[in-house]
Amino acid sequence: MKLASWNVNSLKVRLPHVLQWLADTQVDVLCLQETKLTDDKFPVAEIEAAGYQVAYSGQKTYNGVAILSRHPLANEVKNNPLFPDEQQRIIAATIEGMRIVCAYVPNGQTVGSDKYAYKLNWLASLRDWLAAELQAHPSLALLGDYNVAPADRDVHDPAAWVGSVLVSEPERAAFQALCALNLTDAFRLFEQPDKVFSWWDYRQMAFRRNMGLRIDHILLSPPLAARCTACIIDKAPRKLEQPSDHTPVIATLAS
DNA sequence: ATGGCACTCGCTGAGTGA
Repeated sequence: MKLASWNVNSLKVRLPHVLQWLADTQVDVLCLQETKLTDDKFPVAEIEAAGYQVAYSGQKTYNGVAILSRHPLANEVKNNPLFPDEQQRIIAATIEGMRIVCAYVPNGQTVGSDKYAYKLNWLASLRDWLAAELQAHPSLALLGDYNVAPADRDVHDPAAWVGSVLVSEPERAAFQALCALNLTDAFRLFEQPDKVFSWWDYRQMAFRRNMGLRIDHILLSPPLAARCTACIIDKAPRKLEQPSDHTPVIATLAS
């Protein structure tokens, strides 16, 4: 069983990459963020033709999330019931006995801005909701673009980034508050090479220079963490023509 | 240094992202 997450930065533009990547990797579950499509524009037929069921929640221009699954997908929930929000950033579903939560955490723009406050409130409310979800669903995975680099080793140049949005102490504390629900960063269950990232700026040849951040994560509750045998970030899609600025993260679970 | 680039809406630029 392979679970994956990918911020595609427009599913309209990236659909060919997604379909090719599904064919190549055969992941069981793929969580997408930044689809940037209203639901009436979602490419259901193309995804179903690839052998995936899909749940999606979108809006025009911004945000938008989806879960693609090779297995039956049930009990779909859009957004956090504790956090009324116009922005479509969360979708959840139950697949093969696992509660899959796909999240696009707000960016926060700049430390101290209104959007930063929204981000911290959003994350605090996510924590509260997940605490309840975990009571009902002990096997839970939270996959998505967290817009938080949890530690300095997740940042290409920690000195250059110190205190800024995506790495600030309150954001990292919010990430740790999620971990404190007994959720484990699947990537850190394993020995990993240095300087592995999931996002690189489009500018300044950042990808070629590996000037990146690790901000896309898969957190697993104890029953799933116990089954996790690998977690990797697949850089291949970032090398394609017209790539997303993010690249997928994949966790493998033993059956 | 607030730039750089990509995406969207919908216009000839602005907003947002990370």
